[in-house]
Amino acid sequence: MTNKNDYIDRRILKSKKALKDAIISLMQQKDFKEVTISDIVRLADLNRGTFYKHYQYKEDLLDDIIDEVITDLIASYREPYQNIATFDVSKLSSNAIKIFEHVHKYAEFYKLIVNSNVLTSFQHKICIVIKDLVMQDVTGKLTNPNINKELIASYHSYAIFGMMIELIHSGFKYSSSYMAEQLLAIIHSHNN
Amino acid sequence: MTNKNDYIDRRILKSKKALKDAIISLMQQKDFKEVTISDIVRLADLNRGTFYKHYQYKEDLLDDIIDEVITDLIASYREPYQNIATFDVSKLSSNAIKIFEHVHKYAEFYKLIVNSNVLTSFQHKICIVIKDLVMQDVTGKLTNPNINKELIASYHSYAIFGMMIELIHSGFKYSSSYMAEQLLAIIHSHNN
DNA sequence: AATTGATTGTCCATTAATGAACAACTAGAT
DNA sequence: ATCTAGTTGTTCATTAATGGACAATCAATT
Repeated sequence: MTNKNDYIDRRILKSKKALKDAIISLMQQKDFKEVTISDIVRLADLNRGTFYKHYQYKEDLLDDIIDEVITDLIASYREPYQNIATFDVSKLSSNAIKIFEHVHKYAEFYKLIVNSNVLTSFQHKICIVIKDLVMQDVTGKLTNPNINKELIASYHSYAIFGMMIELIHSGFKYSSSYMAEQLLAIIHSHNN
Repeated sequence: MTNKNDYIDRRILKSKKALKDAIISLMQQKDFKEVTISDIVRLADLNRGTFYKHYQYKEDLLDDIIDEVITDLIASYREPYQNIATFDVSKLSSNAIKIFEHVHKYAEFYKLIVNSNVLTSFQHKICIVIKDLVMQDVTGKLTNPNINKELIASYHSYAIFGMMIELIHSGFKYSSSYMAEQLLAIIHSHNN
């Protein structure tokens, strides 16, 4: 299905990464609309033509970042389930939970969206994505038929999002494994 | 004197930096002779041909790093004197002292040489370079003619080197400005 | 002794990034 | 109102890095 040559050249990945890092760094210093493309390529240490080869506006670059983060968020949430049949977070070991590693990985971006007022829309997007993921868990295993799936999905997804926010506000002083342990401890204290 | 086109293409600088970072990182994990070129380019995320375009052996890469560090060390030591006539460390303000920023800048490299037994020769090289720099200070200003210049140069250079070692052993928990303040405080407590 | 898997050094055609130039536009300072 | 310095979008020839191939070498396994 996918093309035989559907890998992406490393140079492209490196250039895009440099541009992404640069715009995130600049947005921590000043407002998005004040960040110029010349600023971005200057910090990214790239020729301006390289920017235009990949993007047209700053907005495209930002969209690309958001896409990447969401893709990685979904992958990180799903990764532990790859080789097992169950679909129950509480059954996972704490070191199998990868979502907080994802938050660490994109620490600069998350710091940005939590503080910034530009990307409040993305915060909702995050919540929706997590909720969808949790929904698939819930639909997979039918525990108590009296429980509203939407409600429990919302409950868990916002709980996870809340922990993410706490992690970010703390300045990332908690390790991913600690966060995962805490998540499990909290869940088990409810369910046992 | 220098060629009109004597700048270096950014791509070369980036590739070399990636190779340098990679070999330093690998040498923190295993012995130098066990680090393969494939290891280096794998971590540096570069094609193997790129390594061979710039270097022939691993040793060349290591030599290049050492050259760069020493060049930066000298520049960092001299920078404060650029626009002033005096040549007396004790006359500088603490925030003018740049040498500890240099150590921070090459933190990974310094951690490596302090621990590793491969690069003990480089430790001597560092001392000699610093001593030469201090010597120029001492020759510039003739304070007490009874004082042996070689001796005072050795004294100060090893003192600075000692502080660098202490900074590295501490895991870089002291800021550059703090280090500089301490250096000045120590000097002044002797001279006043 | 034969085999497997990895590294090494070298090659090449293709592609991405580069520096430099350009005219057009903008914002601030004089 | 003019001047200055900067950004923008685009173009182009040149250069660096790429992926992929190759035979040769080496170490550990069988």
